[in-house]
Amino acid sequence: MTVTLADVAARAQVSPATVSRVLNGNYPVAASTRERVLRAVDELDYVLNGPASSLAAATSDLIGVLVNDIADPFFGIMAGAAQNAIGEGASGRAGGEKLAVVCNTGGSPERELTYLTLLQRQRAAAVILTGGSLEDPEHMAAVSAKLTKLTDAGTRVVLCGRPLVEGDASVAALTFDNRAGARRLAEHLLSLGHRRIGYVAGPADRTTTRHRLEGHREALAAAGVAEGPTVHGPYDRRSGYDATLELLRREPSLTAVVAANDTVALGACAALRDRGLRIPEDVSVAGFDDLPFSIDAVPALTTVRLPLHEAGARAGRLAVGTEQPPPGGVTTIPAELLVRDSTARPRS
Amino acid sequence: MTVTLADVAARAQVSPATVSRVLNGNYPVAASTRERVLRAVDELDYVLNGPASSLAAATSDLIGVLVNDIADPFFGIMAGAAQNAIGEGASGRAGGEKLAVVCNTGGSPERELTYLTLLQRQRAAAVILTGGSLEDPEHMAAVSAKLTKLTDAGTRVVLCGRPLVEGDASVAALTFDNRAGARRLAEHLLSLGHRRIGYVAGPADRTTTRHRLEGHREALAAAGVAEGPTVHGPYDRRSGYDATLELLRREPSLTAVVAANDTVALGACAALRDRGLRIPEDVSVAGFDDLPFSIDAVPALTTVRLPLHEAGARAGRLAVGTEQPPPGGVTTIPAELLVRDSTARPRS
DNA sequence: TTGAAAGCGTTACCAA
DNA sequence: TTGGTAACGCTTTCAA
Repeated sequence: MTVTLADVAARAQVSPATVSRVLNGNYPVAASTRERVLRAVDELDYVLNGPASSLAAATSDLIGVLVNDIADPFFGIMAGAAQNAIGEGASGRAGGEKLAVVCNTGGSPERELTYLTLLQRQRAAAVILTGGSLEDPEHMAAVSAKLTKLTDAGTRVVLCGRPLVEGDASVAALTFDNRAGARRLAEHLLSLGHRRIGYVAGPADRTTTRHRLEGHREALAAAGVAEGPTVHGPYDRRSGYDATLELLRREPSLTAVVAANDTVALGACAALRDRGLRIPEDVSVAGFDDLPFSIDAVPALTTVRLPLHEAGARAGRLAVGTEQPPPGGVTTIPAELLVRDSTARPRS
Repeated sequence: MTVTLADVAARAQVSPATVSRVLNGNYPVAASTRERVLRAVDELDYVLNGPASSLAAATSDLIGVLVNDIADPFFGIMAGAAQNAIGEGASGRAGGEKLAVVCNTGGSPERELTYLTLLQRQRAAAVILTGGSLEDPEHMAAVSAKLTKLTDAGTRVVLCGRPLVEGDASVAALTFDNRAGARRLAEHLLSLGHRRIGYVAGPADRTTTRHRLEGHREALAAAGVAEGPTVHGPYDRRSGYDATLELLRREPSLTAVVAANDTVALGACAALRDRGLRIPEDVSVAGFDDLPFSIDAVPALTTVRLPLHEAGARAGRLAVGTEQPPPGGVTTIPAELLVRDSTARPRS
């Protein structure tokens, strides 16, 4: 029924071993032989059996990319960048393609672990975890244990935008300086004269939420400005909408709102519009992340631009490169402030 | 080094066959034995070897979801819905988890085929193709051939929002009525009094682009209204922005713009704002797809709401259900008009 | 209800 | 440079 490597070997009049070598291209094969094999492959329309190959080689060409929310363009950009990097890394000898797949955890710790197990089961070549993690000791320990097992089994692990787990020396990490980003964001608003700033934070138990909030408070404290109201919620649009209304209810005289990320910022803007407030004439809005579309969607948005494309690309490269082992160190990308709201100003 | 099924068997004092039966749960095993095995699995922290399992069983638990643009929330929603459906379908006996993975083709025909091959190589349990397809005969034939091979090999194939390929009876399809949706969209604008309507279309060679454009023209023709200017471009935000500026350049007196999808609509709105035009006071904007965020982002947006959540869910179910074979028929979901712009009106 | 053993399709080592 | 041939770890008849 299904064409196997042996069939190809028979047709090309060579041994299965030779066919394998041609297909993997990691072994010297005479040009004429290679051509004969390739022709047979083509004529028979042969497709390698992945599971068999993985079993024998004790590794697969699967690369898992875990994201918290696949409907959030933030993760879409990260995942896309990682896939591109992986794809270009593989371009070269045929058959060397990796299968970059994104797994949507939905922010659920259980699903995160489930996916990690599933990828472990598949003997994935690499796993890239993106986005902040739940700050629950138990869950972090569980994840850490899983990652250790993965690295022990030869799977490369890359943390992208998520803090390095203690004691995982064999894991490569790429982190964003959320604290500094938040600080500069607040400093920017302060320099514009804002004194009452509301803050729409992410979920209370996420690392990104805490770090950004800390940076925000540092800046306020340094300037001797009292902290404005803060509301927590999921990293989604609706949460931004609701939280902003709540902020305005608590303190109608706010002149600026900081959003936990751009998706949240979109919701915040919608809420302000629905309240009849103009941006940035009435209220300034500032958000994290580099979401191209939202910068345009809300022209006056102040955003801390994190070079995510590069981040994703590097994460992918770390994961794929088989020549070099993952550095096992932490690379921190400094947040870069992008000012788009020259007109933003506090209400006088 | 790594724990195998044999280790578990030894520890539980049973044969490997029994362990396998316990793990797969598809065979009668004495309660006491099962418990003993499960304990051994736990104590040894055993994780099934996916490739070995797939090789022996000639099938894997991988489900591929192909999307055109992972950074577009439209596909994020689809993929998420499919994953949810797959996840809930699997909940039950342990170990029965499917690995739902999304593959980003970036709209590239080559990458689409590459991913299809990669999934074929993995002996994927199912493949879900989402979004419109390239209308190139050669490419369609290639995809069709690949799909046939996949189904022959036992992989379930589901087309979601993409037209059924000729002669693929074993493929399940779920299509959106793009033509009717576009027609009703235009009818809606016409009923509001608009007579000069610009159209920002998708890429010229996509099925969705053509079908939507055809519906649009049908409505105009039926009403005896002359067609306005049309500009083609990719299904992204920037394209919507640029195309809208071009439309206005060609015909400054437009009173409404139809966008190929919501992402494009966001770009269109941005362009109108940058031109100093107000929505919908100066220009009405209408877009396809059901992107929750954009409905809020552009309060006056008229959108044809396609029940994608349900679509994705059903697609997932079709793909996973092992009890029932895929219907092999076409299910068309009627477009449902959602009017959100009671204030939209043509300039007088 | 359980065990024994024959594959499943590749890879990689050892010879030639 | 090529061939022969054990693994690789699991599933699945066939018997018991």
